[in-house]
Amino acid sequence: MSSCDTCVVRNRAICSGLNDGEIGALNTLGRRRNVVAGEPLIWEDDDSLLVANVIEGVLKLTTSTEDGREQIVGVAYPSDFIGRPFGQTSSASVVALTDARVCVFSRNDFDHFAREHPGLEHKLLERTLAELDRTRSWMMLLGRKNASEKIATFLLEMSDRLAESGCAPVLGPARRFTLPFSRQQVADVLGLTIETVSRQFTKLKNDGVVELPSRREVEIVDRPALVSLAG
Amino acid sequence: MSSCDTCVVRNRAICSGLNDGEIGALNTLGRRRNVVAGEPLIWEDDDSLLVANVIEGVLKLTTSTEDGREQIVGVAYPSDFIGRPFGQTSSASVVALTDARVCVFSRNDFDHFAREHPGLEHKLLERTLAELDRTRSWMMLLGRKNASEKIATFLLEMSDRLAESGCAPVLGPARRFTLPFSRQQVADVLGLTIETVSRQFTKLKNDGVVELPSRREVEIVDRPALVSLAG
DNA sequence: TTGGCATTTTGATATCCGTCAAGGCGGACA
DNA sequence: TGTCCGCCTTGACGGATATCAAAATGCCAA
Repeated sequence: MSSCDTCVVRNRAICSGLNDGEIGALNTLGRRRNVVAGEPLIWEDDDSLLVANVIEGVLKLTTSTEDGREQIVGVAYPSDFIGRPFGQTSSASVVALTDARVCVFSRNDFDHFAREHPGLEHKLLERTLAELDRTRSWMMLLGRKNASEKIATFLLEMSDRLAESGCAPVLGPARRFTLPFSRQQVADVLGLTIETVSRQFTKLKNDGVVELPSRREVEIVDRPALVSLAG
Repeated sequence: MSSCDTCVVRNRAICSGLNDGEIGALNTLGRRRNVVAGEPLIWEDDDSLLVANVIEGVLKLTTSTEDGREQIVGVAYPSDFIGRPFGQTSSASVVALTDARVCVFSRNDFDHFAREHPGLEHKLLERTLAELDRTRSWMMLLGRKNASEKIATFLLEMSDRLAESGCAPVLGPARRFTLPFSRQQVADVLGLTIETVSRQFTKLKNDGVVELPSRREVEIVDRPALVSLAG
């Protein structure tokens, strides 16, 4: 029995474009791997050697300047695909934010398999197009929104994204959730400094818009206010 | 004879994934359309009704906030693909910056045709992955670079992109080129104001890094300096 | 050539956010 | 329970860029 049979993202990941026989073939190419929080999986500008499906956990995609500035350019959740197929190098580093489990393939193996299985390529295409949409809307945030709009938008997005992974039948955005990000990482997502992020969090708390039970936990008290602030 | 036979982007656009017979079939679905500078082709948040290949000219992809702030999230050159296949709505508006010629398809027709022609989907996938890479590197610019780094990076990118479309055998980045953007549009690409863009251009000119023969023309005098400024 | 108008440039001022610095909080571990 | 250390918060300040305003430029049409 292939491990895909019991995979929790079997029907949400790009693998859903394959039938049972094909899944079996793909299964022989991939292997499960655990990644602990903080551990890198892919390095920016390195030869693109592997690609993967995220089974469990959250990972960040980042680009950096030579002088050490960092920008988080994407966040991968369970069922997301990471890595750069059909290309020689990866344009972003991938690092686990939480302990994570992924299903990795050598890029070469994956590329060949994908070219022979249009259903898989189609799923990957749909996913890539959706990711491009999300990325473009994030450009709006980075280029044109101020700090409080950025924070409000970010909290609403987290509330949506972290709810999706729940197994319960569509329960809408989460009212309360645990951030997979440190304050510095929130800053790296939003193109701000850690101090500005901290001040904005404090302001939202003082204004009664959110509660912050602990450093990583957020409870949205006044969602309409947050939506209005997001612009 | 199909109009594809004489198409100048036949071998660079996603159509290069098709053989002559397939091209003929696709040709019956599409039609040429001229778009004058400033004319919109696709509206943000509207039903995604059409997709297209760019044959000639330059178009901008933009997102806007309700209060009128605009961010240019992409630029389409000849052979690029525009529109949102396999989705109900488009996340960006598309407007011609110069007079342009495009090859348009109804999204439905295109979706069906693409699903039956894996070679086409593969080309579209490669293109979308490359665009995602470019978009992510632009996020770094928007989130973490200052005004002079943004302008320098922008000029170098323009120099590369505008050279590619030349027919001459690989001549490298253009030393001199005509911007398809107004100052305001440059600002909308970089997440700056028009005044800041203008001041940065003036500074580069005064420092002998570029010459600005007219509002739209740029000549790169000291490329190494520009590369260094780009960070 | 001239006039008119949009675009761009330049200048003065304001403000948001970054920088620098110190202190506080909380989790991990003994 | 206490201590340590990393992360976070808070404060003071400065600077880069936005904003507001006006002048200059260049392009087009008459």
